[in-house]
Amino acid sequence: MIKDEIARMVEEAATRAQEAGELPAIALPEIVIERPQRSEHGDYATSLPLRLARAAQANPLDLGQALVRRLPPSDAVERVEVLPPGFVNFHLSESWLARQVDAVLEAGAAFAQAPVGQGQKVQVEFVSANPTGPLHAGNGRWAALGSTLARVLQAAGYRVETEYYFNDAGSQVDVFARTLYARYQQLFGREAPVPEDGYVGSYMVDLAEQARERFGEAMLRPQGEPAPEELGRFGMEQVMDWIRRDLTDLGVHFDHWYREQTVYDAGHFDKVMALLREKGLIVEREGAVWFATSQLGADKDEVVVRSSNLPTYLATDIGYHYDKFFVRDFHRVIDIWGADHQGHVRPLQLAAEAMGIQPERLNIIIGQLVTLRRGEEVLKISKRSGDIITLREVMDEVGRDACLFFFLSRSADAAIDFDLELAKRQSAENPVYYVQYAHARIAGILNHAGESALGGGDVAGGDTSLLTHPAELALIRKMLLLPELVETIARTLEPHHLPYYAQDLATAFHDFYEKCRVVDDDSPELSRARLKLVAAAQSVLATTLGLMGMSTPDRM
RNA sequence: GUCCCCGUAGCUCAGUGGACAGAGCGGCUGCCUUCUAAGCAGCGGGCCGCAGGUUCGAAUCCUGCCGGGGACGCCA
Repeated sequence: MIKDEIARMVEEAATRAQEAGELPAIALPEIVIERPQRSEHGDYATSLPLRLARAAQANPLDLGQALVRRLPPSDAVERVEVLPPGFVNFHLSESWLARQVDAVLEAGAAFAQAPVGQGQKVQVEFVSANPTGPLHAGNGRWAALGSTLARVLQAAGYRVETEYYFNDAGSQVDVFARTLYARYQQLFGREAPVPEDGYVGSYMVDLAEQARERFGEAMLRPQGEPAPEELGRFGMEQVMDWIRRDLTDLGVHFDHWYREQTVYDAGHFDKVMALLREKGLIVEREGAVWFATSQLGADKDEVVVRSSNLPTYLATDIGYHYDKFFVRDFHRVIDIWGADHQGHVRPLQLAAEAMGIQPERLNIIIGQLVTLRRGEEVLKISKRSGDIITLREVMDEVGRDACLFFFLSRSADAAIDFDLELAKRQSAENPVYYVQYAHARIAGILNHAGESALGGGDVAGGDTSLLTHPAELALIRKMLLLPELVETIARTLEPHHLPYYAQDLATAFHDFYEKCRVVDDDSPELSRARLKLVAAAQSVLATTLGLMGMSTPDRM
């Protein structure tokens, strides 16, 4: 990446200036190359002189000049200038920029790649909603975020695996089974109230009806007897089918589906309990077993085994993370959780540390919640409290691509207030179509060229040195940003920049389109060069949309 | 009470140490005989919640306060 090359040049210049005595032999700060907001400040800039001025006891402008004198030559950089209060600005060579079109075309989707991960094994775990009800809109947010993050990390050179963790054991499973059995019995006229803490959503009635179709009355037990296990299993499998179908239709794929029960079957639970006990972090009190997080700086301990002898969710999760780090050997693990799980972050991090995992290897992204509304009416989202707006309904109303784009556009730190009425009304003028339209327009141009005197899609023949128009260069500059963006997202784990970049890129194309005629029989050489440019732009647009899991229509 | 997130244009949100603060939507005005007008150009719109502090430089970092959301369970 050109940005890295400039950073190397600056570092070399600084070192040489020190050797020449023009810069005191002080420790250099990290070389930061930034992108100026204003185009007259060049393509890249560094404020290194400002940062050095105090320690060097020198005028930043003089330091800048000394730096510039020692800069090694580069055919990518045409002009370097020092501007007050102490910035060094780099202007890229226009002929170098034009040549990058060839490089972009040749690289294809690989153009987005950034050398960050170096083949490290990383896991992204997300959604992981329990199969006790259909996915709701909030789950869709994590699906969009997690799958996009996984694709970006892949492009950044990590070996990525995605995972969905689901409970097929534990108390919620039991509540689910009892609720289903109550609804099932009601279908046969029995007095069977839904449990106090049960799932009151109407989908449980639908499930009960499916169970009746499947089993007839064979699942009925004598009054007062508990729900048959088979009925609960049946219900959960149905729900898992819904979940899998919804995710597939959203375009979200998981490499692994991990059952909670595995943590016990494989012995991970016993293993971590023994591990923590060895470290003196397990205490027994009030009939329960506690993880002594207070010894690690927390303000209270956490129960890991209830007095009923059942392990808690936290205990299972610790075992699950033992599996991630020590059995499956992920170098890095990323968990995406909703803000309602934030209290769970610290205990799990403490457990991971106690197991010897360096904190930076476990990234827990806490995403703020989604509030759904229809105009003024706030809709319930909790599975336990009532009927929910499912992800399926949102996808049907708003459209898959618009849904993904909307969820991705917000930082995970920002709560989303999703107004279905507004989303539906705005879906036709959603920015996602603006981006896709750019892609489709290019497809139209390429088609048109094929039918013109220029002949078929022979894009390879163009001479990119003919690309000199400001709109052409602006488009190329925007294209070159993608690998840098991939690098940034891989570092910050914040994919919400992607939709904004996609819009900027589309704007650069639409602007070019207005100003530069591509297919023009009177100037075939320029036409061929521009065909090459739009083909490259289409490739970058498609790659960007692809990272977000969205479709790339050729026609709209 | 403690902890986490947020507060930026009429609305929804980017920008988290740099050089005159941005986008989309909404409002107003223009532009289709020419590769898709789901497009383009222009106009209007901001004590960046408030008060201190750190810094050559703060929307961005620190402290306090105000407002909104979330968590504090032997639920997950």
